[in-house]
Amino acid sequence: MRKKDDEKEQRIKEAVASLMLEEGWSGTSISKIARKAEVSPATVYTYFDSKEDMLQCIYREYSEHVFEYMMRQVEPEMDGAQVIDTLMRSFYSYMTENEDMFSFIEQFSNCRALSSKCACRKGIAGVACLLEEMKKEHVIRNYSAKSLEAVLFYPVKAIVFDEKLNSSEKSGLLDEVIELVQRALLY
Amino acid sequence: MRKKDDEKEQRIKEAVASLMLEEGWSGTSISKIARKAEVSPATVYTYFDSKEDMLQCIYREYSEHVFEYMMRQVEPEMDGAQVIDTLMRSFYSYMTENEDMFSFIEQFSNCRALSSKCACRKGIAGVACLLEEMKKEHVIRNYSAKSLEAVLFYPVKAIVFDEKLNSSEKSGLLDEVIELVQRALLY
Amino acid sequence: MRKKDDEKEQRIKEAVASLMLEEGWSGTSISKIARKAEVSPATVYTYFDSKEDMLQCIYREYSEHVFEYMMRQVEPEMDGAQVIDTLMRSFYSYMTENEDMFSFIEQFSNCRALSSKCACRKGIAGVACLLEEMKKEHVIRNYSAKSLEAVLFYPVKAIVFDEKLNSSEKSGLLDEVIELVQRALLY
Amino acid sequence: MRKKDDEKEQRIKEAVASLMLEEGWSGTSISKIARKAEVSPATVYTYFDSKEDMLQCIYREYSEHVFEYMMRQVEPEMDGAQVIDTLMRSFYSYMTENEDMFSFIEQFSNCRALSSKCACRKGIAGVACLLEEMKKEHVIRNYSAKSLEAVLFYPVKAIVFDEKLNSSEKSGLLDEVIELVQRALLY
DNA sequence: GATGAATGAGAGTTCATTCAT
DNA sequence: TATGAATGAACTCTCATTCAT
Repeated sequence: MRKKDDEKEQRIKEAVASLMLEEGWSGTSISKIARKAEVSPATVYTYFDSKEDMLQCIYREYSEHVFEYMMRQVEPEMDGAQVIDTLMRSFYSYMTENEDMFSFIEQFSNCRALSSKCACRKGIAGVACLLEEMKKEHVIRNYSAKSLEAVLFYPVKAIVFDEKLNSSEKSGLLDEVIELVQRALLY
Repeated sequence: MRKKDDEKEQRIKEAVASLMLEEGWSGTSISKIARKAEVSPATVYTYFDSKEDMLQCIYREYSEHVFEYMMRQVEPEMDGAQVIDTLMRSFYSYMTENEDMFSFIEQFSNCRALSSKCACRKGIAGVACLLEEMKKEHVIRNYSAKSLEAVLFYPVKAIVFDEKLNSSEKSGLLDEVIELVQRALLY
Repeated sequence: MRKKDDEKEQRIKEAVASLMLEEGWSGTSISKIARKAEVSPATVYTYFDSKEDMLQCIYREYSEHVFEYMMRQVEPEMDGAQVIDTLMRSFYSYMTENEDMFSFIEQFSNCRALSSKCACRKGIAGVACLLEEMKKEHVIRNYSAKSLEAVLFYPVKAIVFDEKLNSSEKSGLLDEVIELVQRALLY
Repeated sequence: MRKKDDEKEQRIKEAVASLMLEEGWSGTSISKIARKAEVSPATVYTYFDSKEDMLQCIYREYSEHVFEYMMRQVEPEMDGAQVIDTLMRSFYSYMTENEDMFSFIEQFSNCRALSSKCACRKGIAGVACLLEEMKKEHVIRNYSAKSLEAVLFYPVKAIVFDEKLNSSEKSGLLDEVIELVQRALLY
């Protein structure tokens, strides 16, 4: 019985992300979500207190995934260039493969009215920790965690979200920005 | 007959950006916009065909400003480091000083349902041209325009939009990422 | 969950017909209908997909009633004159007693934009069948079904809808047109 | 200068009838009418006091045309059968050739809220007079004017307004009902 | 006389949420 | 727990009409 509940909750979450990608904010009404998740609108309220609560729960869950995913790709024996390459490529592939989740996260976090009530992002800690270690061992230069994050991940977003590019163009651009970031960060 | 009032149209546009910043999508209803712009809801429809048309018009106008602004700061006698510094700092200061415009642009362009119908961004051409020149003269390394854009401007966004930072922290981070990008791009 | 309330749907339909009679098209707004039916405007949309759908449903239901009503009055042992008399009188009395339904049907079917999407009138088949039988048995002359319908029923409408006549005048006129039609149709 | 005005007023009237035919009541808004007539919405109010006034003016004008048209076809030397034939055929051809006017008249007069304020139909007097004459001379039987009107013209409406019939079918049916009415009315 | 701008009121419809089952 | 019915409030947008030019 517990299993079934989780499935329903999951269906709802996926419906939200999918609708947010396809239709934006105006597409994510409770009734549309319920229709897509194949539940009743009332059922949404057995899993979440309100629409806002629902969005925040989804954000909290989804916004952590990418960091776990990236950390899983990094191996201890990698050198600095490899770590940068791995982090950026895994960030890229996670975004590409989970387009709707990422679209949701971006739209949510760009909305100050929502995101300011919901400061989470514990997940970045793992990555931050890894980079800190690399700084100490003089593998990468000594910049603040925020700057590193900005330089490693935000240029990748620029590439992923550009709808005018096809995937092979994106792949080529990814190679370029990885090279650029490696030169910027490594000694 | 009365003449169309440019100032009224401007008030509407500003109201949209301001509400989008403060309240996000759910705050930008026609009636809220009209109230803020001190016009009747019906008046909005003498200036725009529909809400979507309105948002696209605003996007088209606002998304060009920043490029004009940046290009105005660049001087011919600057060297490569100075140009990078100037572009990034002027991008930063434009975003900071026009927070609501930028919030609007980000939220609009993150919504595929809207932005896919409205591909403009002619303004970037000026910047792209300048960078192309610098590539030819071997001032900066030979990367594609898109990669350069990704590396120059997206890390800056990461800093500006982080609400947990105060302005002096942001300023310090900006210095860092400029340094990083200069190392990445210059010979 | 609550069950859908047939009585509520009926109240809505009656409200539409009644308002259409009293105020015409401009009176049949969803909010007026809802007020008259003592439901919320939103409730209308749990019973019908749209206003147009609602009007078509009502038309489909109401436009059949009269034919069933007329056929119930006709007895097998009647001669030709009696059948004509019965059909015309029952048509007349149905229209008179269900003024709002008839007003609705007339206004709906006079609006090509609506009625062209909604061609029903299966109910006439019963009457057509009866008349066909009478033609075969040489009780009435051999004219097409449409001509018979035009001659039997449309003159009656002319009388019913004339607001300048009181009911006793109408009754006298009805006698006249029945006599006229009998002479036209019977051998 | 007077000429130009009349043209504009005429354009407005025609726009109303045309929109009423194509779109029904919901299509006849002042702004749509103005657009179709190629005038400004405000201009409508220089010719008519209000929308209701406009509709009534149009009704008053258009509802007379058909009677004048019919009377023009009748010749003094015609016998009874010919007069009936001529009246019915000219009614039919007027309706067919002026579909939009007739659609307007029907829709207007079916709306009690409007038509009850606007009882005109002086034009029928000519026809009534003619029929009265024929009754006196024992050409047609002695029925009231209203009954004669009902029997002569309403069956024709049934044929004209049936969208399922093509024009040759309609023509055949017209022949039938003329024959029927002649038998009913003539000695 | 003629116009497009402007608007309060109201249109049809959907919203987030609650209720009764 | 899960539901479809129900709804007041709000949505986008158009209405008939007036105003300033």
